[in-house]
This record gives sequence, structure tokens and C-alpha cells, in this order.
Amino acid sequence: MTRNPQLADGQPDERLLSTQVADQLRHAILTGQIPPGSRVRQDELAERFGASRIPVREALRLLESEGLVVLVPNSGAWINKIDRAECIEIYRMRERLEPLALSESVAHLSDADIDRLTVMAREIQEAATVEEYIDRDRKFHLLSYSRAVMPKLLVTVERFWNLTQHYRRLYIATTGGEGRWISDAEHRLMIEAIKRRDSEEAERVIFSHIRRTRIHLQRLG
Amino acid sequence: MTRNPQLADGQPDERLLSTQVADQLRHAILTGQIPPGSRVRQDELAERFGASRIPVREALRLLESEGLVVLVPNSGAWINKIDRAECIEIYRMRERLEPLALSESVAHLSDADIDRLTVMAREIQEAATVEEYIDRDRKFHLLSYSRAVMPKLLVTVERFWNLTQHYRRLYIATTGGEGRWISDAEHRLMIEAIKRRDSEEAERVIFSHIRRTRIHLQRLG
DNA sequence: TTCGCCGCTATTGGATACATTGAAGAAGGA
DNA sequence: TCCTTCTTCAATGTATCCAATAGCGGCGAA
Repeated sequence: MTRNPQLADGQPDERLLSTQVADQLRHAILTGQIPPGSRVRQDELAERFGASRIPVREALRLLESEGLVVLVPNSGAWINKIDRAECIEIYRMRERLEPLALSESVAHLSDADIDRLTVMAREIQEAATVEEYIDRDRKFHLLSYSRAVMPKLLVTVERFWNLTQHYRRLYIATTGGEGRWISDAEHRLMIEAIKRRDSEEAERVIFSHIRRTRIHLQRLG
Repeated sequence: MTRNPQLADGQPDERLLSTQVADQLRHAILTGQIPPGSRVRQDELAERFGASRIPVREALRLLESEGLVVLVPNSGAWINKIDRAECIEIYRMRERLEPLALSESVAHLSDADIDRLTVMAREIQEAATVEEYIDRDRKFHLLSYSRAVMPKLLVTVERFWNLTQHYRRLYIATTGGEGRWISDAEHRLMIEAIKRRDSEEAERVIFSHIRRTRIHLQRLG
């Protein structure tokens, strides 16, 4: 009754139906299984997950707070179709926050982490499909930030990645081999800076990396 | 049935009980009416707002996503007692994001806005109580950012202000006249930069302003 | 035809009722 | 006395049911 929430680890209890529904829905959205702009009905989701509408509603509320779903009172829920302007805005926030995440992480990344990053960078280069690429790229960058002891920042960054997932897919699809080559080089430069524990240089590299991608997306419009 | 949510303005419909409950609860938390760390029971809130537990639960979920409330499954809800480390972390994110907000706003602030900022800066100086000070200071800074056409960023910044509200109160209470004098000077420098439409200088001033406050709070620990 | 009004229905919002959890306290033994 | 176990119950999680709303279609008039 008086269990201290400050001591509880942040992991939400997966036994709660609402979080299960939210997790599965989030996954379906991020993989494109449910396309942006499509409407989701509470009844349908409830049936799909074998639950009542209550946990479904709470899941939708959660995903709305993450920006993945748009709820219109008394009307319904839609998968958020993020427009170009919103995507650009998020990229500009990423340009400011991710350098901080990386810089705070650099000192705490283990040698094993760095080896892993090196392997992952190569695997990104070798990705054959768009899906493979964005999945590996995501894991690479999130690992590079992961040792920053700034939990709120990490959650925020991951949310931004989720929101721009579809645009990253677009980026990979529209950039030729040239864009891929530049990204791969930036990844290697970042790893080099990390190896030297040069957090300032790492900041600059990741900033440029995000900014360049943002500008590419801006030009597509 | 097919109303496009993208066109709907972002204002949540206040007629929804859950948002009403959330708004009132948020206000009660920010004013310190409900102290950090205290437990909130769904039944109590439901009775207090004359509603059932369903909208109360949704309100709690919303406030949890804003970081104001901590929910522990099958246990209960507490008002988030933000510890010093979390506060510092948020300040470090603010140091990165608010310069962007200000810089994007500078070009769009009207002359009337700038006059208003000038008046507000004076009113902050003249604030007699801590409550007056933090209220005016909050409105001053949020106005300075308000013309940035980056809605997500503005929402994020306001959330961070909400989360650190109690620590700003602490800051004002612990800093002597000296801290006040420096802040006031920084406000004036910021307005001067805005008047010259010098967004880069404005960025530097607001960065230093937040950073100095953060360091003061760190030293208190 | 086209515009506006009105009732219908699908869908969401909220209330009530039931199930489940887990923490405090009682009871029992070592 | 202290520890373990069981019981109990307060509080949350979920299901079901009812109310309210918004959008659609039909109808009629200009």
C-alpha cells in the first residue's frame, strides 16, 4: 500500500492489458502494418486483443501522448500521419538533443560496446533491404546513446525516432548509393571519435549526420 | 465519421471529463496544493471531481505521460517527487532545446510582443513573493518562445517547466538578492538581443541563463 | 439540382459492477 | 521474541452496460 514508486524500476508491468495492447499497437504502427492516417476503432482493437474497450482506450491514450495516435473527442482515433513540417521540426529537436545524449554516453561506453558499434556499422553497410537498414541503423544509434545516465533524455530520443520512422524509411528509399555512402562514413567517424573519447567531436558528427538527413528530407518536399 | 484529425486544431476538447480532471489536477500539482510524493487515490479524485474512476484513470495516465504522476500497476498513483538528479537532467535538456525555441521565435516576435516582454521583465524585478516571481518568470520566458512555429517543441518546453516548477521555487528561495540581480540582467540582455533580431546572441544568453541556474541547483545538493 | 433541416445509427464517453492484486496484520510455531 | 504463513481487505484492473455525440442519409423546398 505504501510501496515507494521512486524505488520501483521504470519498467511498466507487462501484465497490464493496457500496456500489452499499447506495445503491440506501437509495433504494428512502427512496422507499417497499420498505415498512417488509418482509423482505428476501439471495438476492433478490443476484439483483436481479446480485451474490453477499457484497456484499449488507455492504450490509445498512451500512444497519443507519444504522438503516434491522434484522438478526436467523440469522434475517433487515427494513426498519426506526420506531415513533412512536423517531421522537420522533430529533426531539428533531434539535432539539439542527440548530441547531448551521445556526448553523455561516450565516457561510459565500454570497449565491448564500441566493438559492437563497429560490427553494427558494417552490418548497416551490408543491409540489403530498406527494412533491414532502418532497423539496424536505429539499433546502432540507440546503442551509442544508451550509456548516458539521462533516462528522460533517452526516452525522449526514442520517441522522436518512433515518430520519424516512416520518414527514415522514405529517406533510405529516396537517397541513392551516395547518401548511403555518406551515412556510412559518418558512422565510422562517430565511432572513431568515441574510441578517442572525444565527446565534442562526437557531438559535431552526430549533429551533422542528423542535419544532413533533415535537409535531404526538406528538399524532397 | 471521416473527419480529418490532421485538420482539427490541437486544443483538446475541454468538455471531456478526463481532460477537465487532468487540467485541475495539473494545476493543483503545480501550485503545490498537492505536495510531491503524496499518494492520490482514484476514488478520492473521482469523488472530488464528481466523476467516476474511468475519467480519473485517464487523467492520471495523461499526467503520467507528462511526468507529473507516477503510476505503479496494481498499487497506486503518486505525485512525482522529482529528485535532484532528474531535475538537473531536465535542465540539461532545457539548455539544448530552449535556445532553439528562442532563436526560432525571435524573428516572429512583434514589436508589441517585445514591449510586453520589457514590461514583464520589470514586473519580475518587482515581484515581492516567490510565487509572484516564478509565475511572472514563467510567463515571460514562455512568451519569448511563443512565436516559434514549432508546436511540438513548445509543448515539450512547457512540460519541462512544469516538471521543474518546484525546483525553480527552491532556486528563488535560496538565491539571495545577487541571484535575482543576475537573472534580471540576463532578461534585459535577452530583450536587447531580441530587439536587434540577433537570434544567435539570444541563444547564448538563454543558454547561460539556464545553465547558471542549473549549476546553482547542483551546488545546493 | 442543390441547399438545408432532421432523424438514425455507429461509435465513443462515462458509470456501475465485478475480478484481481498485494500489502498490512493476525495467528501460529520455533 | 522473532520469523513465517495465512487471512483479510482496501485499492486497482477489467468487463459490461447505459448515455451522448457526430456524421450520414433521406426528405423537402427553393
